[in-house]
Amino acid sequence: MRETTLRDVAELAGVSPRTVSNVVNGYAKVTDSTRAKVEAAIAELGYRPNVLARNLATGRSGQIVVVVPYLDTPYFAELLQAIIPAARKVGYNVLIDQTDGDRQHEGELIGRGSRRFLFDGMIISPLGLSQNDLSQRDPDLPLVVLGERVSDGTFDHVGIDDVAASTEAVSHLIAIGRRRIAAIGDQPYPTGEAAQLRTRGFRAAHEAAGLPVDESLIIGTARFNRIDGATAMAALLDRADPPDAVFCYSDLVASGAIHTALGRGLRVPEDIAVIGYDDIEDGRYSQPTISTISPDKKAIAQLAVDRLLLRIAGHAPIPGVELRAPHELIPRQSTLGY
Amino acid sequence: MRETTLRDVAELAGVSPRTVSNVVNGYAKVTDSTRAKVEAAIAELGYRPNVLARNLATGRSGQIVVVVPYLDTPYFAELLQAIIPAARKVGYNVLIDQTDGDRQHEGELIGRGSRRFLFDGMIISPLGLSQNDLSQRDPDLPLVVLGERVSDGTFDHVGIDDVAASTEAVSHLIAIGRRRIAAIGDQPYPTGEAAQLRTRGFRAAHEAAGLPVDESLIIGTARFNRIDGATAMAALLDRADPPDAVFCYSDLVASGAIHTALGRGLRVPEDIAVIGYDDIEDGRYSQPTISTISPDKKAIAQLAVDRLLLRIAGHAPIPGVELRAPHELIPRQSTLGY
DNA sequence: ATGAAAGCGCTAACAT
DNA sequence: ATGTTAGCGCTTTCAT
Repeated sequence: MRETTLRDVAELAGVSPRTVSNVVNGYAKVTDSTRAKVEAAIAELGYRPNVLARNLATGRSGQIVVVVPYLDTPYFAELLQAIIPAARKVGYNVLIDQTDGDRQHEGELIGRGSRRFLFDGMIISPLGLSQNDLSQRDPDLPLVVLGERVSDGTFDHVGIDDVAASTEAVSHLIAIGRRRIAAIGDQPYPTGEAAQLRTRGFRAAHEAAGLPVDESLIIGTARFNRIDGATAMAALLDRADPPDAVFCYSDLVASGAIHTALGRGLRVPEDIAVIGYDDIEDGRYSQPTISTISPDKKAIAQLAVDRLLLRIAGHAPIPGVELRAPHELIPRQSTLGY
Repeated sequence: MRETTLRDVAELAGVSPRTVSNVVNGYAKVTDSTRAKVEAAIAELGYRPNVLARNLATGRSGQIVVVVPYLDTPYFAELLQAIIPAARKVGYNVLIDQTDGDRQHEGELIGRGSRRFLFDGMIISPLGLSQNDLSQRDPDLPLVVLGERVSDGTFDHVGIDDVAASTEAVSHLIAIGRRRIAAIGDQPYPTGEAAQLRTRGFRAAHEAAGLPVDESLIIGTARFNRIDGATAMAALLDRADPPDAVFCYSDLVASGAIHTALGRGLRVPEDIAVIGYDDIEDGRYSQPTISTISPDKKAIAQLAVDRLLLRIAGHAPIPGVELRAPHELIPRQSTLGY
């Protein structure tokens, strides 16, 4: 049996399709009496508007896509959990894409591909793309970039102040008396800008405290996963002069690092203090609980969605802006011990 | 500037729209020479097919929706991570919806709402819906249900054999010499069928070993989160006769339970052994690592997608089936100690 | 406030 | 193998 269409409703109600459309969308004014007739017909026929047809007619899909490198990384999962309701509240469905941090995949998404028609705008947290790649995107695609990149002025960017946050984290380690502090997660290459900002904060905190930076204590990792943290920590502990504290560039890294330290019989934080970044739920339940930098994920989500809507609506080109969400230092057992 | 359409391409190539469509979709046979002409025109104009128009014309959206209660629950995140590539491989985009386990929200999704047009089929992991609710769904919606429910015969169901898996988990605890075993996560009410299957396995293992079940050691929880595990464990440890092992209905529950035990100075597994369920990544890095039941998530994803495609394609009604994915017992430190 | 009618860009049945 | 053409179901301009 065929789906009932707007035309069927119009016929039954004895009005034109135009009027039914008006009623359904609440557009123009409709007399109470005709509205009642139409609504009765809708109910009787069990009519539901065909979104596909509407999309074609309006040229909009009512969907936005959120692109993250990994869905099963808690930070991104939690961020999505915040973005979805924010988008839905303003009438948008959320499509989700994971890229595995693959540059080519990310590039295809922001390029002028056929999938473009599926979404009205995109929020992307790029990993493999360089600044340059980002500038090569489909110029008509409303775009908001998440994470630690500086915009080239043609798109918007939402993030926390990573340098400030990292400085706070390391200053906290200094404040509890640590002097040989390591950093795990640096990525000294073009696509590692996010990591580099944290390294900058690491240096800034040392400088502010008048402490020298031991460059050999800055450990690079390919990703921000537990395994990276575990491996890096092992390398640090193998040294003749291991650090007494570690600033990890994500909570997952911290989790892996702690795993290694405990496995070697060390006490955290007594022997080695650890602080992470992201404030994922795990960190509140692990043993010990993980001190961290907590980005305001709801604020990030809201800022990103609001800004994207603005871009979708705006016809004239809008200059790109940097939007900063708040963050907070949350000391827990892995630095305080209690 | 207007997007170039299929018609523009046809004109430039000097062929009919029909032929361009054939080339784009690889449908019928096209002469090599005309194909070349068309492809040249496509390249020259930078043509990309309008998916919205195609959707309307075909009546299919090329999207499936996956509905989970919580996106930031690692188990679901990992499952999605498996489903998305499986669906993409067969040409489907994946929409994601989180329901917060809300019965009404879940009900709207499987009902005959307007969003129906946005997806060709649905994979849902219900939490709040009763068997009865599921039967009230839009009969035209191709549906695959994940998790521990028995189908009413009108839809498909993919899961592991929970009773068997739970039996294995508890038998493992018995095998390592534990005799007072608790269970955390029971939900003795209509929507708690998933939990009840695990409780059934808990009993079966006792019976197989000739051990009595201490009913007071079966602790109910509203959800399967860390906080639930932490709270339940506290209650167990407050008893005059605490258990020497705990079967937790999820790894998150186990994580919370271990957190409480360690916090009270107990050793895991020496003083109390803990086994979880789901095999989420956390469990492989926590301290101690968590013994668990590992459902084959890739198999679940593949089975679900394959079956959904079958339903989408099939015009005649197909009887609902029960599909079982493999699972595996993975002993780790929280029961073995090493 | 409502009606008539022309698209939106593609697919696919029908024709050659 | 390719062309012609009638929709898919809705929105929306132009009338009235």
